[in-house]
Amino acid sequence: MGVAMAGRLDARLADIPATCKSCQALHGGLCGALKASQLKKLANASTKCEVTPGAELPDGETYSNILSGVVKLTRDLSDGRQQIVGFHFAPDFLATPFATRWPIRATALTRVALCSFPKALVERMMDDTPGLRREVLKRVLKELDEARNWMAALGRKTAAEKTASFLLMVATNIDSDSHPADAVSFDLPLTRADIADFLGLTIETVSRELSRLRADGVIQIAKKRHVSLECVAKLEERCGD
Amino acid sequence: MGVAMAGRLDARLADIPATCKSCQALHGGLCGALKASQLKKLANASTKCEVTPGAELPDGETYSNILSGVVKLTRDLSDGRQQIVGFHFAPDFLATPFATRWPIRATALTRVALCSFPKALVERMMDDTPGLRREVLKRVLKELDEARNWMAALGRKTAAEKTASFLLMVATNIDSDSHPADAVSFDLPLTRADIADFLGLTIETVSRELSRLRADGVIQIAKKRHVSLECVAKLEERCGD
DNA sequence: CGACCACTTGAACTATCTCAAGGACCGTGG
DNA sequence: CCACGGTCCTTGAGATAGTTCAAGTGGTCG
Repeated sequence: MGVAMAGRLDARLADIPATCKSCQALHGGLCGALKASQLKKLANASTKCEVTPGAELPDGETYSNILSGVVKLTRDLSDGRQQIVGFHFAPDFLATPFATRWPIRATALTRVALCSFPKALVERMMDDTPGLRREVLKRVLKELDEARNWMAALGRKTAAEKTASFLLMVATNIDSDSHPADAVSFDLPLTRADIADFLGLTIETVSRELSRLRADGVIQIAKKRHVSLECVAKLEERCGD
Repeated sequence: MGVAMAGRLDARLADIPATCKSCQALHGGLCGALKASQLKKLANASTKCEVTPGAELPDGETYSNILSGVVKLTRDLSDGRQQIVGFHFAPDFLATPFATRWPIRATALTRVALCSFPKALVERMMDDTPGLRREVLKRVLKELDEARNWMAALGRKTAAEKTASFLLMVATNIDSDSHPADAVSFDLPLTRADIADFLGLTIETVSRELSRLRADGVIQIAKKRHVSLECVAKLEERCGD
């Protein structure tokens, strides 16, 4: 640490493409694992785009960093039933075209800003950049861990527990206006229908459970979507795990 | 293909450690991505062990190939509710100590034979063996895909659909005595309680659904555990996806 | 202002659970 | 060989969490 390290970082910073300097992905995202020369190559091949809420993400042969916004991943049954199988929040990366046996669609919940790279280019970089490879693996493992955690919720938790767990999950992932550690507040990026599709419930049940949490003084709800956690500890108690 | 390829394979085969030659993992498993020299190194550092049904797998700092048997992965809630979040069948590899936020335990369902390697050694090999890296990533992605598929089942399918999907899943993963493509039969490696913990149901509901499938002529059940699929197509119809 | 959309709330309904009893298989010890 | 107890599984009947159907509220936007 100290002088030497700071020196290296400064040198790297000087070489970094202009577009990347202010980018979240450089810190929390994948790009942090890359050298300046690689960043340049990637930046040249990158395309930025915005997706409007409700629109499906282009799932061509690209890896994308999410610069801002929230994305849902859904798996649909043939008769229209839908299950949300995951979310992606701001500094995540998204690699939809990972071959899947069952089709999974990615849809923007909010306005989403993407920075996309050709799949082949990223995979070549992975081969000669152990740091990048490890980062990708680490993130996929985190997704797997989260998926399994929600399996437990879907299979074994009550509606009340599911709802509490969900609020806590969103609170920890969204960049909220939380300054006092115990009074987090944020705008839900989902409709009640989306929440229901995530928790394996109906929108009516979700609504009832949210109302109950409010009645019990655990949360406050303003304008339907703005949630304030009055007391994180009380919410945690209700998660059932 | 042809002569050149066959020649290379033969050469490799000659150098392969004796223990590995008859090993399933060489074909369907991870080891297939390794050179003979790497296999030797790995074989020297490997330890084989057997785990009795019901015993928890050692989850130290190792990667393990499953040589035979079936393993369940479970996540427990504090009050004893349990959810099975995945299975591992014979040529899979197992890397429990992937850092997880919520504790996941691996338990043998049948007698299980393992071939384990030090985690650090495998990870070093991954750095200079792109083929191995890709294989690991591919498998983790497959697990993620399966986890998400089951999320949809847990959240949105009926008990009948869950049961049908489960039977189909086991049938395609277990090496069954299937010769005619349409009359698969196998021994369930799980108790009704395990099935219930996987499907997010009670054992009574599982039992009822299995009875109904039998009554409807979709399956036969002998000695509680031995299942014959009379007609795979009929089962698929009942999966709901 | 009126229509629409997302949400809430109530009341009846149902899939699944809970509780309870009984049956099949298995190893053990007589 | 049978009786015994234990474990796993099945089946029934009643209870319930969550769904379905239906009506109503409140905010937003033309």
